[in-house]
Amino acid sequence: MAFDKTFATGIHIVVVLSYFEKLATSELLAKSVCTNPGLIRRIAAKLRKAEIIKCYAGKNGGMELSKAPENITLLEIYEALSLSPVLKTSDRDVFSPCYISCNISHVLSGVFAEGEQALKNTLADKTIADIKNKIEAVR
Amino acid sequence: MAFDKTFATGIHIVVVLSYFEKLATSELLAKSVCTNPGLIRRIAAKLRKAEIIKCYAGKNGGMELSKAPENITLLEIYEALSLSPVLKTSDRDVFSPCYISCNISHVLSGVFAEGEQALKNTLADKTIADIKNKIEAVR
DNA sequence: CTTAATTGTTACTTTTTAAGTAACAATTAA
DNA sequence: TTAATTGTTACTTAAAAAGTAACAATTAAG
Repeated sequence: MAFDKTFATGIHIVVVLSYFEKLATSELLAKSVCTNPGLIRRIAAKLRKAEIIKCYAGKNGGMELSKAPENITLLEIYEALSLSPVLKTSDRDVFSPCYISCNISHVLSGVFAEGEQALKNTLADKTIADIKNKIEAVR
Repeated sequence: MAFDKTFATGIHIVVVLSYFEKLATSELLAKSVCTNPGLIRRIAAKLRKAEIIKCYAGKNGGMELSKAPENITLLEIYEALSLSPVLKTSDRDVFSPCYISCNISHVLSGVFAEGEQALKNTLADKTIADIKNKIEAVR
């Protein structure tokens, strides 16, 4: 669908898990997120590889956080989901007689990386506990 | 194609124009960008509405900058192209029995807006003159 | 040991959006 | 009057995320 709700969905999953004492199933998470269990499990697989959550297969299985909400930053989740950079240089051909065409991609990569880093810095400042507090505040 | 080269392409157009003494046609710009004149004109229309460039129809027509490269920031171009926010909240339904589901979108909007602002701040710091200097440096 | 419930993973389809493309009216210079 | 250009629209194509379904592997419990 080319809209990229993945990051928001990943955060949603982690927040729901932070409210659970016990294991939550992909079925239950899918209810809260309003999607299907398959998508939850696909995203959960990445969170698991980044050691943000733990998943248990089998009867009475499910998922839980691997650490306290205070210790999970949005940046960790962002990185875990290996999202593509928010600003993208073009992948078009280069018009070799034009040195702007030849060099602009490389230059823009650097500039865009700075922007991406600024974005990541704000994400590094926010934890799941912060998100929970904000949710409680508007409750 | 859902990849969003628009911003990079817009910058590319402006940089090429900054090298021209006279008017550049969409035909010429399309060569440097490696795309077709129609796409150039579609993007140019937005740059024109933001008063970054001026366009002249008719024989011997073309495009030029409306101001010096030192006075055009990447943020202006970014805003001119009305790109969608880099971080997006979900547009899925809300599962009303779950207050996380009910409230998380609003909370994330605020957090994501902070990130977007940080990104924009880095773009506000960069002018087309800066980009030209970097291109010259690697030439 | 068998059954049931769960994750892990893959494959396929659908939807959305940017990009590619073409066409043509309007404009303007010569 | 002609030719070259932009402005704009409509249509098609391509790419990527999301939706969906299916099933093997795993595990708990009887």
